[in-house]
Amino acid sequence: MKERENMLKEALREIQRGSAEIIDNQRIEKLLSAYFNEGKSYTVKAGFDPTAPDLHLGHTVLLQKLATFQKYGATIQFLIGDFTAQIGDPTGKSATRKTLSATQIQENAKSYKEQVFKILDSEKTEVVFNSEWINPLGASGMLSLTTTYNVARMLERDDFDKRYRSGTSISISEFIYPLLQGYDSVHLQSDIEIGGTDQKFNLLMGRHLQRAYEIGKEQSVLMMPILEGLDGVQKMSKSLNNYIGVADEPNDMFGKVLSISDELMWRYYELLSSKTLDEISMLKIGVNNGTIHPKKVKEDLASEITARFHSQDEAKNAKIEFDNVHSKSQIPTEIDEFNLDGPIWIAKALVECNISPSTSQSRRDIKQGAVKIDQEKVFDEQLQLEAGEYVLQVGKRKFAKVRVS
RNA sequence: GGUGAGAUAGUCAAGUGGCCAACGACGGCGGACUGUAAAUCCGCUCCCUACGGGUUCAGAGGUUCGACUCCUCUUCUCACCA
Repeated sequence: MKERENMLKEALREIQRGSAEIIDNQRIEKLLSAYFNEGKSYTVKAGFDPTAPDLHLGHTVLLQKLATFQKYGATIQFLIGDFTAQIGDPTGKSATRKTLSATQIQENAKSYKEQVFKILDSEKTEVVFNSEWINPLGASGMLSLTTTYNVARMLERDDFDKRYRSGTSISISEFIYPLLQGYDSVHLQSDIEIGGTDQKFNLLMGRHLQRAYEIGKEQSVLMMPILEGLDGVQKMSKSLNNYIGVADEPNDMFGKVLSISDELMWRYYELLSSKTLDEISMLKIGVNNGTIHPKKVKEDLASEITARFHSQDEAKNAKIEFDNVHSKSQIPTEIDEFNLDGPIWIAKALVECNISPSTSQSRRDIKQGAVKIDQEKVFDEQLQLEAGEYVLQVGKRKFAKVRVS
């Protein structure tokens, strides 16, 4: 009995870890205790766009939280918003989106599964599409859905409010979006929904609609913070090019993690690592009193993350490679190779090998001592490469092997 | 629908007839220092085998020896009024 209570406590702590806000935490406690005492399962919903999934670590924050729920008895409702994508989520800036074809959505869903099940247990996950129940709603169903909410309250929402005040257009369909997302929770009878903090309005709509449709429960909402990107300031996103993609090569992944700031490292530990909070605070103490080197701590994080998406061995190799290239400044073991006709001007060769964007840039780099041939710095902008094999390098991390013939 | 303001390099933002490939800031890149951390300092930041040449300042025309700067039209954004 006592043991069970401790397990429950531990589970709750893990679920709350890193979360930004939880609404109706009590219900989560009840669900968990029902699981521990009676083995009763419950559902956790999370919605995703059907657009091409290039998942990065920012997305995995949510996925890992879902995995934690799975560990404690939840069935995940992995919702792909194929219908709602036609509208486009008005959250944030969002221009109107182009609609995706059915086959495209199927393809995207497939690659979602490939990436997502590296973290989630597929046995405990239902992948569902919301067009399935929204299409049959029809005009009358849609109409009755709209009667559950009013424009005044819709305008309470921050971004709508701003746009309304400034006279920027808000299309009626954008009002429909949160309603549909909320309706998903009605249809799926979700017990809990999780999402980013930017989704608060939409998430709460689920509660509202579950009440309005009298399904006998109101979902709890757990919001996760938005993960900062490599720069440590802006949110991780592909367009800002500050992301670590789950499909990144092991060496890249390892290197990118190691390039984050020490401060950001703790944030990544909290949101991404599977270490317990106690272990993490031990590390923090160690770093603060100087008994542990922060770089070591960061390396462990990099290894853990790399191993998660690749393998233990690949992570190990990535670390060795990293040490060789950066600590001992050796040449990486795997470099892209190119065959060029010689003799060729060095500035041109760098462009041909994709390690310089233009000959102008090459010249500047040479002038600044950033270009090396076989580990030797080059300062002659006019240098011609004669026949032979060379390793070209620009800066610290751009390498190419050329065979000039 | 009416009136007014604006559109400049990755972003913000100067420049209002030649001194402009275009101040500055941020970002980015490179160098030094390091732990490929942060902070700091320095340099670079349209293209071209380059003390020169070529394309740029929303788009199309025009005025001028010469325009990012003046005129006309077009497209788009924003503000105020209805």
